[in-house]
Amino acid sequence: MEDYLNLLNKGQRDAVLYNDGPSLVIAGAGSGKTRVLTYKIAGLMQSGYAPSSILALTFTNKAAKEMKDRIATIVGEEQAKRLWMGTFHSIFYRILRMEADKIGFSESFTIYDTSDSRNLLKSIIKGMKLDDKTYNPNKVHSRISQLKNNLVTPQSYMGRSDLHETDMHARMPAIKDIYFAYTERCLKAGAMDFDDLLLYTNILFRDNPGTLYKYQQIFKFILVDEYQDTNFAQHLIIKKLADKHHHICAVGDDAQSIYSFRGANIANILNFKDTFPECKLFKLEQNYRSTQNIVNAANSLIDKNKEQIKKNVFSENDEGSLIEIISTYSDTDEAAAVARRIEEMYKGKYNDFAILYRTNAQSRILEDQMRKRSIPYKIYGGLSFYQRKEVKDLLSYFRLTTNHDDEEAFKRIINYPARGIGETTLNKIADCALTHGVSYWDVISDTLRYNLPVNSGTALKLGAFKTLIEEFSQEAKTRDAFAIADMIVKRSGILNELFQERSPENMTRQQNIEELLKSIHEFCEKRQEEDGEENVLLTDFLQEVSLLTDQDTDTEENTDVVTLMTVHASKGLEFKNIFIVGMEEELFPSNMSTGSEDGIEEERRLFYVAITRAQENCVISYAKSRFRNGSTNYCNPSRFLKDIDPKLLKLPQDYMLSHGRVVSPDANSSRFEMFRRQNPSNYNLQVKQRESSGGFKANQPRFSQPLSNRQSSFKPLSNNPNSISAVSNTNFGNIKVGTFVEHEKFGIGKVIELEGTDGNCKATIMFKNMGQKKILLKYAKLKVLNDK
DNA sequence: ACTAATAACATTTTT
DNA sequence: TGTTATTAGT
Repeated sequence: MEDYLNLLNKGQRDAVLYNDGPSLVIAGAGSGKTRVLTYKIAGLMQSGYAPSSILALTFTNKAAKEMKDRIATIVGEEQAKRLWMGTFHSIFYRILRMEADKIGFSESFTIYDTSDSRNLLKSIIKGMKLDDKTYNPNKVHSRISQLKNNLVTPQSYMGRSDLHETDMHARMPAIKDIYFAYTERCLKAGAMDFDDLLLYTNILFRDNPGTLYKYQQIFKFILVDEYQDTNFAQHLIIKKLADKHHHICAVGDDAQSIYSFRGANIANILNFKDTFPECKLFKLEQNYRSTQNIVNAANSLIDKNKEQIKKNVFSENDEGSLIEIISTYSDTDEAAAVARRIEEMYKGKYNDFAILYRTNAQSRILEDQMRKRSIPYKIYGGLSFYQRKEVKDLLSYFRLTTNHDDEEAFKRIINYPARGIGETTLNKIADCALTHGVSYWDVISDTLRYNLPVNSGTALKLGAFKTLIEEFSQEAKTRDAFAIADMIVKRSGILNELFQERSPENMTRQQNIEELLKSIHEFCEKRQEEDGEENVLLTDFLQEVSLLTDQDTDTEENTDVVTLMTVHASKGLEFKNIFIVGMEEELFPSNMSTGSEDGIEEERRLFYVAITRAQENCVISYAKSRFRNGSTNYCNPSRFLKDIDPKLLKLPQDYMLSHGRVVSPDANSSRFEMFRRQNPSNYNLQVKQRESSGGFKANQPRFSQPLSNRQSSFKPLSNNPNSISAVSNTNFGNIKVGTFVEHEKFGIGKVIELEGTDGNCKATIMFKNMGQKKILLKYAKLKVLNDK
């Protein structure tokens, strides 16, 4: 263990060894920040700190897991797993559950994800009869999020005239009321959103000095990674917890602060020494990752920012090659040029390449070109596994099972799979719940007491649903998570629903459900082995999974593919060769950020992050025209290109650096391009035809995500076309009692009763998998099965 | 109650 | 352009 110090440079060593008081470690890009953190934690354990007395906070589960693994190799797994290591949200979720009674929640409270929050806000805004254009749910949500991050509760909102003013100015005077209602509804539903985890932690510590004291005692040493990305709520939690012993170490890089749109406050790191005046400052300035040219280019760029901690990042690696700039006429050309360049630079490993872009929308066009050249690739981001409909549906069952009051989960599954409880009924329940101030579940639990105006048939269906969920939760008390999950999938009807049709959509859904079940199984086994828990409960799994993102699921490491992702997603990663595409005004910097100097500086930091991902080569490209939001726009190269020392750039011929504008036509322009410029409207058609006949399917890489729109255009396969005759809407003659029919949704069934005639003929059909249903022949697309 | 059609809309997103 | 949410029609 002693010899690890030899693996560190002077700055790293000093940072690792100083443990007497607060310290701030400013770690430049690629300077071995993780190494310092891991050795520091390992060192603390060696010098007598129990692992359970160390709190280490990160921003991603992935970062936490990686660090834990690395520490485990030094001190052993037994010790490492006792550390309090995780994201802010997951650690304080754990604590909040243990202390739930002190803040008016039940210990089984659930987490609303972003879309849950938005749905709830939408229904509140609707309920208040406000215009959802002025009160755009997204805007309202980010406003509320901002308030929570700054620890403004609905109560404290009352006395803040400055906030009212802001709302008036934004022409949203009702924000206050919406915020109030939202908080109420979350409380009723026994749910917290992501921001609440931090807000309520602060409230817990504020109102319960004893509890705060307890955790101050527990956490004898606190470390925080990526401190530049903390918001005020997180900053204050840390401040409170460290208040007793001042054993705190914050690590970060102000130059890499790129999440201010989510409430991160760069001032937290810039003013850290004001919070802890006796704080020691360490700077890690040697970059081990990149060539000198890349480091110097990045330095010259970030130098243009005013707000920053002075530092001198340097590299002793090779000088390396210049930053290459590629200019093209169109976005399609750009993607093609990048793909071509990758092929040229390819030396046997696609893993060495990453393409970074500002917005996810840019990925598709790159994807097309990669397919064309049959370069294997993988896209990070897009819709996460946990946001897929079928996964969310199943998770909603879990949520409602563990917390009956969870309103958003309730709404999702009350009629999924279809059980004849439609919009009308749901609206009645919602009204009823609102007027009586109770949860949806309370209403259906006692429809008489709350005067729910439904007929006996509906009441019966509601009762059946209630019983179903209650059975699940009864079982969930004793049996393990996997058993319950398996039972829910089968008994809820989800499985039947998915096995109705053999459509490609359903196939992937089945796979996703299976994958989720598999992960539950693995989770249970892991917990059993690690903690010796006899029964891993569903609540345990939910606690884990509610805060998990796609990035956390293990990626097959031994696949050799080019990585495509947003710049944001690339933070913390490194690649031999980096391509940064779409380096244009309006796009990078984004036109949403150009309004303020702060916005521009953040975009510049974002570009800094992108460049510093590269170890050896960095290629930057821009197009002069780009298809965006349905129309072609002409664009200029990004202002940030001028911020890089021109000596470090290899510029295209047509780039006039002195003016920073495109003044001369591209010498390489093809005839096709000239044509396109004159006929921009015809261009798309041409491209489309070219691509659709291009046969990209043949070389489809194994690990790329299928393009969703293409996949959904496939038609479901019918089982045996020859044996089926379609029934026209006017003739039901061939349907009799005893006839076997196939319904699009419900599958195969036998007609057991017929009533009415012609236009409103109803059939009662016993379906194989779905049970008995009444079907209006006029609307149902039934197929009569002749043989059988 | 469900599907098809149309209108409206678009950053980044560790949790 | 692509997606998503509401609406109209069967």
